[in-house]
Amino acid sequence: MEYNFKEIEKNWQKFWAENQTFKAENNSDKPKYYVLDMFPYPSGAGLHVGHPLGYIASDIYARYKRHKGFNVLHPQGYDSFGLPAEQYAIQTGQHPAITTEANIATYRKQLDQIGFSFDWSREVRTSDPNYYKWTQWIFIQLFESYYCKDTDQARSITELEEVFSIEGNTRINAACDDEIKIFTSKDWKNYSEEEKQKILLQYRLTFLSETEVNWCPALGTVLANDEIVNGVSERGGHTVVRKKMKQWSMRITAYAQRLLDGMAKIDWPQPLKDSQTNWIGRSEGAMVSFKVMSAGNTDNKKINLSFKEIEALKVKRSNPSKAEAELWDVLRKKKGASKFRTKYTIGTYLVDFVCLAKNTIVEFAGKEDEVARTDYFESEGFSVVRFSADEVLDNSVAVAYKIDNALQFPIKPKSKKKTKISEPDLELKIDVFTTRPDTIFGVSFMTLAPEHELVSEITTEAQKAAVEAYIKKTAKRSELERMADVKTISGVFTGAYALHPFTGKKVQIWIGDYVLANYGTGAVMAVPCGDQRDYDFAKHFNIEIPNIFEGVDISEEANADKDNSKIANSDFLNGLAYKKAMKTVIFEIEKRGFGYGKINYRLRDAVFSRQRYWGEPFPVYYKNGLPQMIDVKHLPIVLPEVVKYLPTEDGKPPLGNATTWAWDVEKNEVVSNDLINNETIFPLELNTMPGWAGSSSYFNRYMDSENTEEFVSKESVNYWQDVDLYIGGSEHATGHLLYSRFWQKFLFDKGIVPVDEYAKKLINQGMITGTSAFVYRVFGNAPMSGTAPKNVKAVRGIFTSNIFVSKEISEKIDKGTLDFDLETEIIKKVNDQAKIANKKLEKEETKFGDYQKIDFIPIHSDVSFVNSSDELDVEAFKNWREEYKDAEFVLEDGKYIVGREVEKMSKSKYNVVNPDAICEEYGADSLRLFEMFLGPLEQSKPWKTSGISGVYSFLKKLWKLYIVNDAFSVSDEEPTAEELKTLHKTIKKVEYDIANFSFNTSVSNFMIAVNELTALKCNKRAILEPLAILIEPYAPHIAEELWKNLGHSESVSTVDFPIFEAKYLVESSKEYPISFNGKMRFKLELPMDMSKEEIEKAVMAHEKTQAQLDGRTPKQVIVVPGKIVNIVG
RNA sequence: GCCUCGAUGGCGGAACUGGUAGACGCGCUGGAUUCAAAAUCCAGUGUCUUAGGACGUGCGGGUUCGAUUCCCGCUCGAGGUACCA
Repeated sequence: MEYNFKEIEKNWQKFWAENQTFKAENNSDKPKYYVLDMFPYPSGAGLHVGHPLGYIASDIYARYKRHKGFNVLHPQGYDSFGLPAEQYAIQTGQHPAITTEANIATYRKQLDQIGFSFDWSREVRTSDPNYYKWTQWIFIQLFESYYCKDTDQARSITELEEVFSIEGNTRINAACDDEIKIFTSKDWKNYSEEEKQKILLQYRLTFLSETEVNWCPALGTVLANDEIVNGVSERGGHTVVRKKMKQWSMRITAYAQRLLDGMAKIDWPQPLKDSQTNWIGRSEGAMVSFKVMSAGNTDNKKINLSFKEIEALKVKRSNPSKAEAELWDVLRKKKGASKFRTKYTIGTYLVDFVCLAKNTIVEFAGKEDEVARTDYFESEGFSVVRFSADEVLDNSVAVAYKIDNALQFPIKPKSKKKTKISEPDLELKIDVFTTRPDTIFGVSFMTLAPEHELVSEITTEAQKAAVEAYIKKTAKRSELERMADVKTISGVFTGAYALHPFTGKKVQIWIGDYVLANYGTGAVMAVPCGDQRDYDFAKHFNIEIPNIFEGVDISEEANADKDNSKIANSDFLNGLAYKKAMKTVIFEIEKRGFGYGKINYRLRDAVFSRQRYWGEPFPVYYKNGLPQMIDVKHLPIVLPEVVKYLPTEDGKPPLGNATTWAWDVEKNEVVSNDLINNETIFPLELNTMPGWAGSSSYFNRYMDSENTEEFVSKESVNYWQDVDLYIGGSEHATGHLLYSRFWQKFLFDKGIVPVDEYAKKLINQGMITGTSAFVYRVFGNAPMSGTAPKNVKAVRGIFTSNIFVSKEISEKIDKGTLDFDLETEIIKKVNDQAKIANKKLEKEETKFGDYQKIDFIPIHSDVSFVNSSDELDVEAFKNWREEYKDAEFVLEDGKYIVGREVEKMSKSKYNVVNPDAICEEYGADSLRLFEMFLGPLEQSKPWKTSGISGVYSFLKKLWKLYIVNDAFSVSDEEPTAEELKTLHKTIKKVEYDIANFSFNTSVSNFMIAVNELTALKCNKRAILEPLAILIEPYAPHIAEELWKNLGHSESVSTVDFPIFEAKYLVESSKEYPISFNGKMRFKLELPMDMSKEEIEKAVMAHEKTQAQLDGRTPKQVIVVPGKIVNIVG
């Protein structure tokens, strides 16, 4: 009775499908466990061996958890919107839905034949209207929300409207656009509906904004950064320009801090967390204003406290009185716009506490100059609340209440703008954000982006020409070029000076294109001694480089080590280390009022519009150019049919080709564009959503995927909660995995999901690399001079021949060690081909010459033409493509040997191996075991099928254990101690390995177990029955078949996992390694219950010990009972 | 540049918490079976060697009775990221 995997696997796959063996219930007494794979994009190429790697791992885990009594949710689906199908549609006219459907069918077939325990009843496809209905629904939820920074959560936009109608937006602390107009409740009430909508749009979590994009006119589309190589499009090499476009954005920046904080509670790989942290890019620093020196005006009005006063302040701040401490306790907890600062200067007065955003001062009563203070504060628009020390100490609750009241209803501040405008000096200011305010005394110049708005205002007459020329030059360079060019140092002095806010020194203002207008404030304070880029700039233009580091030599380069250097030449910062200096200087900056400490995030709001066809349509129509949401009860808004999938001729997205794409607000349906009247029928949005839209919350939808009434029901989501184990590639680190965390937090805020992190544990499976094959194509190089045929003006320098040389020959050409005769022969062939090629050329075309040198270029060959000895099937290669039909091969020893290199497995490298052939030849169980056996799950590893025979013969050996005389048979005899030991050793190891995702070692251990049981000739049910269960997660088909043959009628998949019993592993003796100075020299078997002393005695008495010692007396003998003996001396 | 991960036989890899380096598999060598092959089974397989041993986990140090494992300093490779001020 042979192990017939074909029949076994086919039968069980059918059984599982028919019996819905792996369907998960949404309510169960069992504890839940949710195992998820990152769902695949169904490409036309089908699955390759890299895909199943993660799926097999998660399947093993899911199956193991079923044996451990869990109700396991293990779903699968397709991320089926995407570019390749659209590209294919553009080329062939085939509707992407049709190609996608066909690709999914292939994927499904391939997945099924590997025997995964997916619950297919929950399958989702992001391109299915029944699914994207919910993607549209979430979009609407985002639109209907704003982010409240005071409560740190998303809230309904209607709440915001209420606030606006009560008090305007002066005090609202919400995430919003940068440029917000301040208005009062009265203003709000007077605004038209349209104006109100425009304002609300600036607060919504998804909003329209002008975004700069990489526009490729030739392709009529926007490109991602990585689609651009060297300033041109990767596909086609077309020019790319920066273009402003009105697009949907998602206010992910509102969640920056929570996305950072959330990482503490999830068990995700550190490198992945690091790249998210990096992406969010939190930096602490300060915003500092530098006043621009107007001609002839050097007097800067800053408040100068004496050094003594400052010191006194610091002391006071660190030793507050009891009442002060109490009050500060009340105030310090206030966050966001209600944040209070202590010991702050307003004008020339030092106040106890101030909330700057709400213009409220809290002070202790009884100060000498109270009246004057109040006058001044109120004139500056502050309201003042005073308490006596007793009041605070007696009843801090009442005090807190009073303060809250004051914050809520401040006296109407005199418009700040007014005061500013009335100020006599219309001084210009340059704001910079710096992460190193501690080095501010090292500032010797400033650099503005050439586009900076102040450049034209501050440039002096003398410098005007130079500056204008430079701006013109810069305008020609794309931002990408500017970023890529690190070496060129360029810039121009504007002739203007800023005033150093601390020292009052004149600081030159330059412009330079290394400063980008879009980053930060578009200006930097340059500290050449502490920043290499500034250093190079200063050196290049001969600008002073003051040193503000204690004992650091900066004659050659800037000081890069911030942690180990102390500040010098910096007034009150002298002698301080980095962290202390940071705190001190921010305190000073705030106190003196020319800046404030600020936390900056690199994270930008996520652009959510794509000018594509094959994506989710927005549930949005436009009324007077303003976006309107379609009521959720009319969802889904289904993707319209179009005649072609390209952008329209006037540059609109592909949906602009749709003729039935207008919204009728009366009938509530999509109608013909001809009917648009902008009264009841309006145009619909033409963009579609990006790839990450459909994948940002699919894990929640799996919990209740058949629900047509809700995104996910409360019962389901409360039962399943979150993903317990999520497996997928690390390439999604900052795309899918960051955006989906953002959506989850949003859904959590809205009470739709119960947890704000959706995956407790995440594992990145490593990439499977392919082994590419290279052939070496010869080209003729450097034609002989003077050989141009008559009447030919010029000769082409290079001729690409159709001659391919074997690997070794290519190496010899490279080294110049090629045999002279062979070289002459190849050169002759090349020239013969060149002559033939010349005949085909038009007369006036440049001709190929007579070449005297040859060189080669490696070209990828399809790996399927190459056998295991790297020998190329030349006929197959010739038939591969038309251009190789007449290829000639120069062989070595009668063979054409290809070069091999390990690279990422990719269709374009022709090194893709798909799992079908392996399933065919060895079966799914072999494939599953083999992929796990390759090595640790997380590591990337090359795909080589050479080891597959090992796991295949293992399965055959396993099968044989259950066979006696060519028939299935097991004995009911009692197992021996040795057999039980093998079994329990294996149970222990396998459980340990699964817990640690170390699947490669469990496969090894199965092999060891089977080898041992074979040696013991074990055929006992008591051993073989548990063994079948143990192996089921890894090789489910054979396990089911064995289980059935053992006499069971039910599937093995939910049978209890065998229980490990330590008693079978207890040993009575131990083979001690006896080492001398840490090196093992021989082994000695001794009873386990021997004491330390007895062991030492026995070892010392041994003849080999004496031989090793050779008469010496050991200095020390280390005995670790049960482990080792080490003799030193 | 910065961040992260890694480096062990011919190859993939193993080694619990510092305790026998190279498990398991591939490949290779020899043998059995066979007319032969496939399949299967048995034995061997880190390097050097004077056959007793000696040396060996990228390199150089350190801690320790003992280091692939811990610490310090490098080298090389992979992935991510970037004039982010």
